[in-house]
Amino acid sequence: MDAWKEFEQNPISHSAAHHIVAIKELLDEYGYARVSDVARLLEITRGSASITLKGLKGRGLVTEDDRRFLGLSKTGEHVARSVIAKKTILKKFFIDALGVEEHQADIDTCKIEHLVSSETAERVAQFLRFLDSGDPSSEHFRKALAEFDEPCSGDTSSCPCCAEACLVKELGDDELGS
Amino acid sequence: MDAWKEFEQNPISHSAAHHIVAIKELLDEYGYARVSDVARLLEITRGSASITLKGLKGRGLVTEDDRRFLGLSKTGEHVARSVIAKKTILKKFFIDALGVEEHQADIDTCKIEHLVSSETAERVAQFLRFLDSGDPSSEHFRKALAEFDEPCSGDTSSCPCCAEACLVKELGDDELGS
DNA sequence: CTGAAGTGTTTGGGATATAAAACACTGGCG
DNA sequence: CGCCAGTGTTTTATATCCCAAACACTTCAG
Repeated sequence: MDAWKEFEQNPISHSAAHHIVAIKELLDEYGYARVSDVARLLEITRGSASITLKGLKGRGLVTEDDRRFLGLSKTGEHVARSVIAKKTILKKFFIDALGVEEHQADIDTCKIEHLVSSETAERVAQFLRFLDSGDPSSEHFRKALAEFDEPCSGDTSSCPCCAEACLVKELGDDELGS
Repeated sequence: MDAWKEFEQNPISHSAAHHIVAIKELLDEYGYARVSDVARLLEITRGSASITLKGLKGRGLVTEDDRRFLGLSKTGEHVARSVIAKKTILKKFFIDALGVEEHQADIDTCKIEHLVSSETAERVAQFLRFLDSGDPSSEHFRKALAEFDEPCSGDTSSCPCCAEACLVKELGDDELGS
């Protein structure tokens, strides 16, 4: 009677999320998805894709018909839509609200899309809805933010960028992996 | 003459980032950090911590004195400060700007703190500085955002929350792992 | 039909991340 | 002094993720 424990914890890894989203994108774009197509899209070998997809099939997220065409189960479809929605929301937020350059926004979004909680994603979406609502205060805000270019004061007590100290200046491009 | 390649790519994994930050926190709080202390803080076994830290010592991020007390090299210190700054900025952003509940903000922050680029983190910090700047438009914005409670319209063409469709509604709490 | 191209799987290997357990060292208490 | 708790390492094992390479199967052009 402890089956719910294993069932409840359905952690989808970064890799699994990408495989599932790849299948959805292939289905939407070409109408079919095979192991090789997923591998090509993700730029990994067929062998790797085969093994990962075997696991996803075993977990009931990915389906396969008699001609080896892949599909998504109801759960898999849900995961795909969830991840894609988060990706879309975050990218829009980075670019439209924060003014991050598109390429960098893509990189950041890809890394965190499957990690952000639904609650937080919905908050970001709410934020974007407000920004686009046409409410005068959001318009003013947009303009003022775009013009605002004050660097961090460096004063620990007043610097709002972080509580510890003005550490932002030290943020190098020490790209932290995975 | 290709040494720069291996040298240039210094990807710090999620795990490595946590180990390094743990050392910094222990040093700040207790004045020393040993393998066991790190393991306790991260709630992993001494064995696991020992092996991970061996790797970090080998990569020149973590130091160890003759009495087995751990420290951080200049690079390690830099990584620690960078990750902590990102963590601080993101958490503040989630809570102050988005209104995410603190516990959830902690979870989300922990997952993405080491993944967000310096560029994006700095943009978020800039955003926070503006919010706290006292600029009237930011004050108005704050208030209006707090009161704004319009759900997603569900209309694909006008819904700002995502370009594809109003997928946010489908965001379940299917916690995606790692 | 035959061979080449494409597809899917398996095998063997490497890397990371973690645990459990066994082992060795250290330091203090009685 | 001797023992035990605490500490650090190594070994053995699991799990994910990936690649390269070999193998088997299918399909299609000629």
